[in-house]
Amino acid sequence: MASFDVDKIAPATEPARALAGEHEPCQGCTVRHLTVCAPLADEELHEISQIAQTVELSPGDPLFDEGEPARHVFNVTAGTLRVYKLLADGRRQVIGFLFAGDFVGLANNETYAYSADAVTHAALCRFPRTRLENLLGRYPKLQTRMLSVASHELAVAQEQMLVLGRKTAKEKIATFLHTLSRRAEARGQNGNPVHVPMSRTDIGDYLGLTTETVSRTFTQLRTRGYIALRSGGKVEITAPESLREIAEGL
Amino acid sequence: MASFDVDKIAPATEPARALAGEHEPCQGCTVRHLTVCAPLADEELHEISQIAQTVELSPGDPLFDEGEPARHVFNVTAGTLRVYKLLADGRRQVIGFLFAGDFVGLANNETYAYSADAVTHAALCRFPRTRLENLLGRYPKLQTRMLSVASHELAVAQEQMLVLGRKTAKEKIATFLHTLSRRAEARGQNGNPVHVPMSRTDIGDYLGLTTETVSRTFTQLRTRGYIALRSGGKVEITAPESLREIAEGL
DNA sequence: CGTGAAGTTGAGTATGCTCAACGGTGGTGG
DNA sequence: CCACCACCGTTGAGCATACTCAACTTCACG
Repeated sequence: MASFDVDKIAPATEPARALAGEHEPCQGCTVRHLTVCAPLADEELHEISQIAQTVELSPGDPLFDEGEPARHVFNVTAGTLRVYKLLADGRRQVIGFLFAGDFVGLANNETYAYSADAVTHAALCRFPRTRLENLLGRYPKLQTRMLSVASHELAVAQEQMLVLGRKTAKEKIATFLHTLSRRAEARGQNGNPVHVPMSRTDIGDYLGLTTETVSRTFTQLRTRGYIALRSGGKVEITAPESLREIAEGL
Repeated sequence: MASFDVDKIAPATEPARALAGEHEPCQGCTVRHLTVCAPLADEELHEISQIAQTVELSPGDPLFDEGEPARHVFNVTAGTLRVYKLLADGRRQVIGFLFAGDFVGLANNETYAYSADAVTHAALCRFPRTRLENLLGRYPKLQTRMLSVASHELAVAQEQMLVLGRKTAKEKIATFLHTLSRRAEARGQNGNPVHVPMSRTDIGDYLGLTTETVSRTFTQLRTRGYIALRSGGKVEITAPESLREIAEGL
């Protein structure tokens, strides 16, 4: 994971600070194989480099807010983001967490349908939407990849509906930890112990639970020997197979 | 709404019966403007006609099951379908309901990630996946449309996460009726009274509630004057603005 | 009409929420 | 350097929303 220079953190009035593009930022991109950019050839990568800018965020910094004109799309290159929707009275539903390689900002309207902000220090690669759409027209491989990313996200969202609508608190937390572990492995990180950078409140708002219930359920899973809480927000899954069975409702 | 000849209903062993393609079935398609086929020119429509087949389903007939090889994609031309996922012990989460114009079967794996079956008599237009993907490569407009459909579905799924995770039973039912009404209008049907063809159990499995709670909540909305239950599964929304406010959590 | 499925209503309960207190921890400033 | 403070996490007690189990009604279809 990259480290961040705190001096570069943007003030509140300009939360998503775009750094000047390097000469060929995309050529050296360490997470390219995970992103929508994966299928691009050198020539095409050069072109996409021209329209890419880097954005860095501090914990809590907004990337964009629901309802805002959707001018950019992003690739996460480091850190953790949270994507969420709000009700008028402040109830929050976290739609998902984003890690290195994840794509964000796909909107079918002219405005974002959700808000996104930083959980940890994070870095993203930013593309103006209109210019990327122009590239999509010329690079069918990129469009195919976008469709693939969108259908994958759709499948993930549908799986989460099953979690939210039909699983118990215990099953929800077990599913969450299992999925987080699998995603860490998919991007080449350690899946066990798994890094859990978000707060109990974030997890609750993701799973349709309160912080108290999340905390109690962690405790329950811990005292029953399925997991162990390590320092630095790490969770060791001590009985992976049993945890998976709980997650599946068995 | 089209009526269906019960004699054409497929037996249990061949639930999704494909009828012989007509000469130019797509030319006369009454819901084309709603579907992924909307942007196609006559020439292209002719070509997609060649690979299209018609499927008719009786209430309860499966279209496909989760885990089955994803050989086809479909456009709904008439009737109502339900799409759902199951847990091992039988708990069911309905992912969505499909009406005329809706697209179904997008899969990023080789298998379907959910099951789909008929709520009412229904008709669909079926395309072999590999042959449609071939067309996608040659008709960028079609691919763009597919991406647009996928991002729209993603936005709908994310909205449903908010419903499942953070709304009360009353808000869920109000949201459900409001959305159903809007969708009916979007395909040129009457949004009020709105046709509600699915059972209380289906609605419960869609909203993360039991049938009893769905029934009680309908009664509550009825006695308080927000809705009236009409014959033939129609619901009249007697106080649309108030219902919308309940749906928004106000 | 008879029958079975779907819907409604009631009574009691449990899962997860609310309100509250307390402990740990990391950041900040005296 | 350490004391303070705010935030996060944990735990407890009581409660409410929605669930379970059950009976009864309505409706569609023979």
